[in-house]
Amino acid sequence: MPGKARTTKAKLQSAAFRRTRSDHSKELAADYVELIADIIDERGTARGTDVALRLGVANATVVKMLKRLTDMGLVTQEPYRPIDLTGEGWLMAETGRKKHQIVERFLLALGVGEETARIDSEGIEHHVSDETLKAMGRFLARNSS
Amino acid sequence: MPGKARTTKAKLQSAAFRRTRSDHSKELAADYVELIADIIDERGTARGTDVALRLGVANATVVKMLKRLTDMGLVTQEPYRPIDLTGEGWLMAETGRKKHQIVERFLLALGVGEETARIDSEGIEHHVSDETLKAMGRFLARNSS
DNA sequence: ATGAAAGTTTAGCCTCTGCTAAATTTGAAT
DNA sequence: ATTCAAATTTAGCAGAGGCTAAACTTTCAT
Repeated sequence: MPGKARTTKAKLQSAAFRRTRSDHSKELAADYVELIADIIDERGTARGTDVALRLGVANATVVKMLKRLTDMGLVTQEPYRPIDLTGEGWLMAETGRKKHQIVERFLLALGVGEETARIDSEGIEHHVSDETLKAMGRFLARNSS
Repeated sequence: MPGKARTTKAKLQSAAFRRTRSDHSKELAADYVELIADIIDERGTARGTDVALRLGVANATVVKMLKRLTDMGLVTQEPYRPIDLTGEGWLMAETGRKKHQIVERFLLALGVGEETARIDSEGIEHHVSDETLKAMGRFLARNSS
């Protein structure tokens, strides 16, 4: 029954693509939140300008995004004040950092150069499932003396 | 000079983020083109409906996207006719397939399950540089008997 | 204490990628 | 040959994520 097989394949495949698409918005949120956490840790306080500068984006874009992040319960802000993360925001940042670190160290262990590891891990990070992350962790355990 | 250091760091980082962002549109184009190639190989001809079904997207969305892909010189189409790839389109599809295959086989070799390997490779594929791809290739050469 | 610089916000615009509903075309069965 | 179902296209909408320019706060020096 080729029709049935076709449908099944399509369903499987579309699920994967759908996941990839839905990842994209979460990805951006995670990037913002992680970056804000980094900035707060570095200088005690995060201003919109810092975020805009590091993300390579206009101030207005950051403002708009922060509104969305506020709605998602990840950041808090009062007008004209620096940005703060909620508990959930910190949690997300922490999770992201761990993930990022594993992926980056994994690429290095695989023999990839520092610069490339840094760049690629940024892109790959958000598409790695827990299962794959675990496999990378095992590899690191085996291959780091 | 902390100000200088800050600026440098911001520039490096923003470049990475900018790359990630600009990747997204290319990514989608690549997904469409690869999928069209697969469908043509499988059934000789690719219709918009097949693409929509497998991508998990509405027909109208496919139509609109095909227009963009046509402008990019990747596909050709006459109204109400099946979709064709240009030479450039086939080239992109072939490149993507090879990349995809390496990433997927790499994940499998790393000990990731089939289902996860399929899904994660779909997401990761577009964020892997040539250098990382080569490193994955080396790993495969070492670890497949 | 005030005025300029730095930072933030608003307003209004754009493109991309999606959607539904309605029109149109094609192709196949009667 | 006609009709009808399936496929395609058009029209119009939405939301995310960008931008610039202009308005508005805050902060800091003088």
